Amino acid sequence: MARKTGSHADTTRPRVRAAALQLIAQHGFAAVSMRQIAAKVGVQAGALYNYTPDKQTLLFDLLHSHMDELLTARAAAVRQGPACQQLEGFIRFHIRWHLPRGDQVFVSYMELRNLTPENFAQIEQLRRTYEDELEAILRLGVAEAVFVVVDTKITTLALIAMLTGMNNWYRESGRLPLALIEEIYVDLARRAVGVASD
Amino acid sequence: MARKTGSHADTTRPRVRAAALQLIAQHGFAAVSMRQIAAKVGVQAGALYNYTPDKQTLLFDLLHSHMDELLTARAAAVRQGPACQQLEGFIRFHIRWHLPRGDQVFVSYMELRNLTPENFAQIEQLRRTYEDELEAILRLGVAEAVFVVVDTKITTLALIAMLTGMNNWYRESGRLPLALIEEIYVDLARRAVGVASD
DNA sequence: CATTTAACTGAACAATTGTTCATTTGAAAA
DNA sequence: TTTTCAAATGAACAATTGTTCAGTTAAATG
Repeated sequence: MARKTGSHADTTRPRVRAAALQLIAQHGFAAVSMRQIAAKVGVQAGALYNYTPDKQTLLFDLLHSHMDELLTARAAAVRQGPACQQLEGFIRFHIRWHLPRGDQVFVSYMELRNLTPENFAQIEQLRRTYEDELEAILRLGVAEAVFVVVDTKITTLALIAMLTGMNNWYRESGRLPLALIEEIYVDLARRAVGVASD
Repeated sequence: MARKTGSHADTTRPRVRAAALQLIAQHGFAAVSMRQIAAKVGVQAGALYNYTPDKQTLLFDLLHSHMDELLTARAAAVRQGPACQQLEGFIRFHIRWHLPRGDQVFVSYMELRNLTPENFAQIEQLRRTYEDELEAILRLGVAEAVFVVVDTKITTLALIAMLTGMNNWYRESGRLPLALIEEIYVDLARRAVGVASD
C-alpha cells in the first residue's frame, strides 16, 4: 500500500494538527510520539513529515495559529465605548472564545517550555499583545476615573489568570449554565477594578 | 567504584527529590530521564532506585508532599475572626507560601496529567481540601452579610486561579516590591467579593 | 487512454528510554 | 581490627524515539 484512497494534503494536514493537539493536551508534548499521532490520523509516521519538518515545528505551528486566531478574533470584536462597557466586552469575548477551545488553550499554556527560545519569544510576544488589549481598557478606565486600580499591569495579569483558569474546571455538563458563569465573572472583574455593581 | 565517600541515604534522598523537581519544572516530567536526574545528583541511574520504586512514584511523591506541606502550613495559620479578616489572611498566606516555591507549584499544576488515575485522585482530593478553606471563608462572609457572592464555588476557583497565576510572572527582581503586590491582591480579592475598599 | 506527481508505505538508523541486578565499595558496629 | 551491610556502580535488556528515504500507489493532468 501507499497512497490511500481519497487522500489529500488538504484533508490530511488538518487531521494531523487535530490529532497532535488532542494527544498533546492529554499526555503532554514530550510524552506523545510521532507514531501515536500518525496512528490517530491513520497513517504511518513517515507521512507526517509531508506536513511538518519536525516535531518541534508541529508544536510551534499549533501554538502560533492559536494565538493568531485569538488576535484575529479579538481584532474583529467591538472595541469602543466607555471603559466599563469595554471591560465587560473583553470578559465576554475571552470566555466565549476560550471555553470552547479546551485543548488549544491547555496546550498553549502547558507547552511553552517545550518551544525553542526563538519560538518561545514569538509566542510570548503575541500573548503580550493580547494582554495589552485588556491593559489598555484598564488605563482608559483609570483615565475616565471610573476604575480604581493601583497598577494596571498587575491587575491585567490577575484578571487574565482568573479568566484562563476557567478552562481548568469548566465542563459543559457542569452545575451552572454558561450564561450565569459569564455574569459572575463580569461581576467579579467589574468589582475588582472598583466599579460599583448594579 | 561503588559507594561514594560520605554517601548517605539521608543525604542523597533529598538531593534526588530536589534534582527531579528542578528538572521536571524546566523540561516536563516526560522529557526528563532518570539518567538526567541521576547526573544532577552525581550518581548513576541505577542508584535512584534505592529511593523510588519507579519514575511515576517519584513524581507522585513530589506532588503529594507539596500538598501535604501546604495543608500543614495552612492548618498552622490563624483562621479565626470575621470573614473579611480571614479572607485577607488567606490571600497573604497563599502568596507567601506559594511564591517562594516556584518549581514545586509549577510542577504540581503541570504534571497532574502524568499521574496514574489513582495517584491523581489522591492529589485532587488534597487540592480540594485547600480550596474548601477559601470557600468556607466566602460562605462565612455571605452569612455575615458582608460579602456579595453569587456562587461561592465559582468565586473560590476564580480567586485561586488569580492567586496561583502570580507564579507565572512574579520575579523577585521585578518592578514592584512583594509587599505592594500583596496589597494589590488583597484589594482585588476584597473588592471582588463585594467588600468596599478602605 | 497514458503520464505525471503528490501522498503515503515500510524498513532502517542510531540514540535513548526505564528498569534490573550481580558486583563492589566504604562507613559503621563489633 | 574484622565483620557487616547500606549505598553505590556499570553493564545489560528490550522497547521506543525522531527522522530519513527508496519505493509504491492512486489521483490529477493531458
